[in-house]
Formats: sequence, structure tokens, C-alpha cells
Amino acid sequence: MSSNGSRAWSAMIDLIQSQKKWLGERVSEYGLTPQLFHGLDVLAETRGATMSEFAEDMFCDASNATGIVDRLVKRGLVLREASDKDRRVKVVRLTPAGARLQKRVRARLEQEAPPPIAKLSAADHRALRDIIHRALAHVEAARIEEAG
Amino acid sequence: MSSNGSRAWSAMIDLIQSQKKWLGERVSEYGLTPQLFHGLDVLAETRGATMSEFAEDMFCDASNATGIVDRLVKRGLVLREASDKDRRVKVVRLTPAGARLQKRVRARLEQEAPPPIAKLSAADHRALRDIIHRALAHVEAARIEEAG
DNA sequence: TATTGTTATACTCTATAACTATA
DNA sequence: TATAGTTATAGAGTATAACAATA
Repeated sequence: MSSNGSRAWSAMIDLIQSQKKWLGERVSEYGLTPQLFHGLDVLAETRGATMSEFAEDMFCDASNATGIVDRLVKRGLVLREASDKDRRVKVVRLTPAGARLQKRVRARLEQEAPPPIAKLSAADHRALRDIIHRALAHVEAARIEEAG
Repeated sequence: MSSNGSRAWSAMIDLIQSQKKWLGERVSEYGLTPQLFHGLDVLAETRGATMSEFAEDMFCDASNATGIVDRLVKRGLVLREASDKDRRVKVVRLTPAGARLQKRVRARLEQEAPPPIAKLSAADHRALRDIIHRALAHVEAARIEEAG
């Protein structure tokens, strides 16, 4: 494992992989996959999203979003309702059960950092947390810019 | 997007998702998926791994590793050979074409940081790179400990 | 008996293209 | 014509269990 700094981003793929596995093991206890939990997590930050908005928030294809929402609806975690204003549009939001589950799983995940991260120092934890938040703020900003 | 620091790890899932999509778009130009590229990347750091070692390095199930190696072999990027010492064991390693492709794709990826990360300051870049390397060092250490 | 790796199964995720129904 | 969403299709990733060959 070279530490000459030349492979920061491909190294990150290793972390991604190990964390997705870790996440999958955690959320499967609740009958969820990483993607389905991510769907709940995304919807928890809205008061109802269109399918297009949901797909964009999920960084996934529209056809893919349909499948994910199908599975969440089947589990009773999400409602998909026709919009009054534009009958092409579907609005998706959490059911009470979905909101409860999202809170429970998220609380559970926050108790324990993913394995490679968990071993870092407290200072690294804080630094990483701050960097993640700044990175996500850029995602938000880019979206607002696109929309506006 | 709260920045009260209470959701560092579930926030990371957002980053993971967006980066996987970004990665998929990059590597698909080379006929690869994120997983297949990760396979090449993992094998580039060995002189031949058993299927078990490969699965462990990939953080994936053994049955899954079989499928990944199957696809890499079919593309001529990887060889899977029987071991002389233990006839149960298969040894997997890159072909010259696989090694070339791994170098080319990795060089390409290093040219450009994934989108949310790319917007961060140079100082954040450096900090993040260092944290990633320390985290991966812990993964390595844990493996050596397990093995020994 | 235990271990290495594969196969069988079932489901999920992903992307593209074609389609329906609105606008 | 354009847009919102779905369906069809095909491939890929995932986990569990059962299995064959070998140790």
C-alpha cells in the first residue's frame, strides 16, 4: 500500500466497497438493502418528491428509481400518489412506518462507524466528518444552481 | 442538510452512491463495471491470489468472486490456473492486457477527483487523501493480524 | 471431516431503449 | 412535440445453501 499520495481516489473505491458490505449487513436486519435504506434516507429529507427528483437525489436512472420505489411500496414504507396538478407526475413520500424505520436504522448506524473509519483517531473522525459535510454542501449547491 | 455532525456516516452513503455512479461512467468506456475495475485494481497489487484471498480483498462473498473472475477471464484480463501444491486451489492473476488496462484506467481516474470531492479546497483534498490512506492502513493491519 | 471453489437459486441493482399518458 | 414515468430487456452484483473435488 503506497502512501505517495498518487492514488487517493482509486483508494477510495476500496473504502466504498468495504463500507457497502458493512452497511448491507447492518440494514439487512431490517429487511433492507443499502439502496432501499438510501431511498428512505433521501425521502426523509423531503415532504414528498416526484419520481424525477427522487432519481436525481439517488444518483440513479429513472427506470431504476421505479424499481426501488416499487420495492419500498411493497414493504409499506413509501406511498406513491398521483399529483393533482399534473397527472403525469407521481409524488413519493414515506409512510409513518417508513419514517420510523428510517430513524431507527439511521440511529443504529450512527452508533458505530464503518470498520476502516472506526479505527481512525478522534481528530481524523472530526476532520472526515467536516469534509463530508462540506462535500455534500457542494452537491446541494450544484443542484440549486441547476434548478435555478 | 444539517451540519450538526450527527450524521457523518449515513451522510457518507450519499457520497458513496454519487461516486459509484461517477466511477461507472468512467470505467464503462473501457468495457468495465466498477466491480470489475476494482477486481483488476486488487489483482494489480498481488503476484497471484487464491480465490479466497481475492474474495477477501474484494470484500465480497466467495460465490460472488467466482462470477467476477469469470467475467474478467472472459474479457482476457485475468488468468485462473490450478495450483500445483493443492489441487483444490485456483490462482488468479492479471494477464498482460489486464495489467495494461488497470494502469490506463487508474491513471485516467487519478486525473480527476469524483464530483463532490472535486469541489473541495486543496487543503481538504490533502486531508482527505491522508485520512483515506490511514484508514486503508488499518484494513491492511487488521488482515495481517488475522492471518498471523 | 474440513476446506476450496463452484453451482443453483432468488433477488436486487443498473443502463438503454421503447412505450404510455399526459402536457 | 416534449415531458413524466413505466415496462422490457439484458447484464451485473449480492447472499445463502447445496455441492464436487481434494486435503
